[in-house]
Amino acid sequence: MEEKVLAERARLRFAPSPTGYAHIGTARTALYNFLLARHLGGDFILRIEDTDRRRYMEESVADIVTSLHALGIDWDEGPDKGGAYGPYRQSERLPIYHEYLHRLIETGHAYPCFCSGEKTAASQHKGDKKGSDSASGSGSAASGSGSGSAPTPVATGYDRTCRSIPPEEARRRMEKEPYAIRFKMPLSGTTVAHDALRGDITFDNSLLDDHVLLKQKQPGEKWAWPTYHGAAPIDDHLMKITHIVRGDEWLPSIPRHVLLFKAFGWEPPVFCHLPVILSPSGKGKMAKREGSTAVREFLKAGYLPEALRNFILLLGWSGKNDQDIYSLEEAIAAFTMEGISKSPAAFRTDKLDWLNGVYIRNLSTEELAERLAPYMQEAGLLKDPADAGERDYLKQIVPLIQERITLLSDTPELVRFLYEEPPEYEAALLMQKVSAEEASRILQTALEVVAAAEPFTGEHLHAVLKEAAERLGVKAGQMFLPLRVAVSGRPVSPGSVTDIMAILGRDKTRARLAKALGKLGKL
RNA sequence: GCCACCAUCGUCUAGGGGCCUAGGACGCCGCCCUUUCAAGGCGGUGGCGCGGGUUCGAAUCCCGCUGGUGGUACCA
Repeated sequence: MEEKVLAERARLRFAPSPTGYAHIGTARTALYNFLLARHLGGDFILRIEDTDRRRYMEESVADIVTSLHALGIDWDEGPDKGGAYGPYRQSERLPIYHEYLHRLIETGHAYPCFCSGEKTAASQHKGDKKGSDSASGSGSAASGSGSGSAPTPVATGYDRTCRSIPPEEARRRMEKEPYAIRFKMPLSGTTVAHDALRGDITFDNSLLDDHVLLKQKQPGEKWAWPTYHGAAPIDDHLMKITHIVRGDEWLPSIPRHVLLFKAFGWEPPVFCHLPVILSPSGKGKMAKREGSTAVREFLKAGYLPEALRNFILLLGWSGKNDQDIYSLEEAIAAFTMEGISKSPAAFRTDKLDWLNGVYIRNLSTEELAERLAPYMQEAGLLKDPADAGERDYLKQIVPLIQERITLLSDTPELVRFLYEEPPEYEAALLMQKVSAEEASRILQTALEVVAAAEPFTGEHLHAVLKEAAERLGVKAGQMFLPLRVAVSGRPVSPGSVTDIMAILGRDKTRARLAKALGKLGKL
């Protein structure tokens, strides 16, 4: 079966539902689908699954599109691009679902359900809902059971009242009563579904319910809306999707989908369910509670999109060798389903931080300055359209921070002293490695050297100050610490002291040295 | 509760019966380099959840247990 599928052109889709900002899990699913599609030389399709009108969020689609683009993911067909299998928004495909799903009633694979939403809601949830009973944990199992005769447990879901309505009567009632369409689940037997990662999985049909495929039509609406289970398989077939790579949360509903394909007489595609991404603590799904989840938040926080992409690539997939850094092209070449891991991964940012540093260090000065600009502007150190002089100044500064930042957003506070007067500091900071007298002599000498240095470059300043240190009989470390404090206001600052001086220029450097000397003078 | 999936260093993972005294990366620790902090180089710490099988031999196969996660909607 898989050979047969692979013989045709591969077509993969990413089908998010626009209920919020694109989050990390979303991005990973999109990335894996994209990489596999490209690896197989096939098509990649974006399809918007907007059948949930209640949770629909307007900015969501735009955010998903920008987030994916930022990560380097692009598609061949989609709502913004069109394509031969459109439309690509489910909200625009309502008549299609209507037709196919009603066809299922004709063939006896589904039936209309006239029960109200309230009634069905009441007939289900006979079993526990998870959080409802407070502090269950270890207690519940021990306490309740014993010999108590629990009410006969209903398997799950809808009680199938309407399943036994004779077809003739059902047809008549459909004329004037609102109805939903439910799948007629086999009452016995098993369904075997195949997952590319886990092999065959067997499900007991008697445990599966008659789930809704088409929701009840709402007053005033022309068409009824489908559920995910009603719409996705139809779209996947009509769009000639060959591989479905999606989140683990869909694994339990895979029998519903293969049964539906079977009911239509269609060949199901290859299924591959990705393990969930756990929160950093490893407890539960990644959720907003434990830090950021949206791609846009990571980008705003100062992560490079290519680093983020590299990180999520590795979060649940690994290649044949021990490679850690993958360009997009390398990822496409190396990505196969076999490399996807089956167990869930905790979202820890340690490695992401490291990767971000690696990518930052690999950027050219110009490129990094470009990427830094928004953060500098946000911090008020750069005007919004920055003029040539400002951009030039920033480029001078970039080498000082390139090797020491983890996040782009680390930069402004690190280099603020190159834009503004450093904040007041204690005179004691000048004397960490030397006595007050020595510090005075060092500063005094530096003042003279700086006044005369020509050219005023980091390199030359370094040479002449080193000489001065020898003359004074102090070690380099003793020489440069007080100068660093004087010039940057802190004992720890980016760059070599002499590079800082060169960037500041002769006048500012002299002023700051003099000010430091003044502090010592008052002692 | 029921159903399903998963289970190798702290984290991400390699491993598909002998090549494993279990490899890599991040983190952590130490040393080197060094005008601070970084970066870089070198070294180290650290793991096959438990119990049964199968086999000459098991991290690798099977069963059970335990644990984790997901699902159980006219949400996706």
